[in-house]
Amino acid sequence: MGRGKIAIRRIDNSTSRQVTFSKRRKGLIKKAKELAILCDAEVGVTIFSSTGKLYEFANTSMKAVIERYSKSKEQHQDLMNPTSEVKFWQREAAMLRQQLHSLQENYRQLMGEQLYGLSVKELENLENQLEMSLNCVRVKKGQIFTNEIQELNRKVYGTRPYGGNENGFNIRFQEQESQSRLHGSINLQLSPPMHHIPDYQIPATRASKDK
Amino acid sequence: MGRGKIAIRRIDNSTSRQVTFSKRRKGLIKKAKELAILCDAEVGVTIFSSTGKLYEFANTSMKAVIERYSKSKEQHQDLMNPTSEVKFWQREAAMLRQQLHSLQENYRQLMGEQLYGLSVKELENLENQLEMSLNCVRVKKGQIFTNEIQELNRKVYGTRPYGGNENGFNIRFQEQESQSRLHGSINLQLSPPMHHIPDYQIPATRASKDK
DNA sequence: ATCTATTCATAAGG
DNA sequence: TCCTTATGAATAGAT
Repeated sequence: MGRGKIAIRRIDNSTSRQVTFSKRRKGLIKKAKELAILCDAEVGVTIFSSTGKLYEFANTSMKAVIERYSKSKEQHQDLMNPTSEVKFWQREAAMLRQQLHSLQENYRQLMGEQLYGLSVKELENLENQLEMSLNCVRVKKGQIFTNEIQELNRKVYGTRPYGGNENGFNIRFQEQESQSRLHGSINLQLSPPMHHIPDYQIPATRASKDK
Repeated sequence: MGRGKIAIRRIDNSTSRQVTFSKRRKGLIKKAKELAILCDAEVGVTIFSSTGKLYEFANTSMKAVIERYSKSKEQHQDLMNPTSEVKFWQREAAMLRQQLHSLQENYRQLMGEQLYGLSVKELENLENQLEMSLNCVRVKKGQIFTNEIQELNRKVYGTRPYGGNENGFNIRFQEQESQSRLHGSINLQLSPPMHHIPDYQIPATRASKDK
């Protein structure tokens, strides 16, 4: 629905992801309201944005919904005594650490490191993936050049779209920066650093460099 | 939407109320799924029909959603018991989540995704890194081939190190596997799915995977 | 459950 | 964020 169809996968562009999030969140909550009214149901909707912000709807109250849910599931006993809360967060950390571990392994392989132990087939898959990535990057760069050229031509020749030079691949970029940005930017710590924890509050913070 | 518009009020006829409930419940959950995927959000939907039957959706798990919801509310009210251990693990999780996020962003770029917004210089750095990776992978593959050839030669010609064919690059591998191993193996969930957490102890563990 | 005429939601673009 | 518009989706009513 819209000027075009979109595939249901994570939206890369953070701005349009934000816009879509606002629109669809509103839409979802509207639908939830209508369902509750039309069909006399009790409905609760909880949404955490990728930045950790909470949005909610409940035609009765979220507390009521959660209590009814818990009763329905017969697991309202251990809703957070201090011991189980510690356990919860320990598991949370363990799980995140595992995800990090696994992602890091794949990441290193994409960086051409830690290739020991891979089979030929795995190496070939990796090779194919890297070639595809490279292609994407080059296409993207080409797009930027082409756009810049068109922009320049437009400025020089007025609004004529294709004056003189039709693409920018002959332009030489003089900038040099030997260190890859990918090398310096990540500083992983997989172990629990019981000390020196940065002052970082969980919710209401942006979870990534997006935005 | 349909053969006619209906007012948003309780549907009197119980049959059509039931029918509408089924249709709209399905629609709501579909939308919730899409929101979660498109916008990288954690979404929970709880629905009790007028007859008391429970329907639910959560992209992570309802338990995780409820617990995160409760945390979110507690912090707002500052009713949290200053149990420092809980705070510690919350921070730990937050920090890990951040690392995961940051790593994930770089990972996606290495996969040729999420290139929007990168400068030409950044794209070129990425391109160089990918070329270096590709080179490493190819060298590694070449080593494996060479080793295999030497092994074969050794078997055929005894211990003579360089018989007939001196390298293996003419050998064709027939194996095909269209899906990259990198695609299937990672299943990131940035929010806590309380289910199926492998038994993984946290402290007193190796400080990092680097041994 | 299936069909289809309508209305609705929303993607893209200011 | 809000407005506009073209288009694909959801769904009301009928079968």
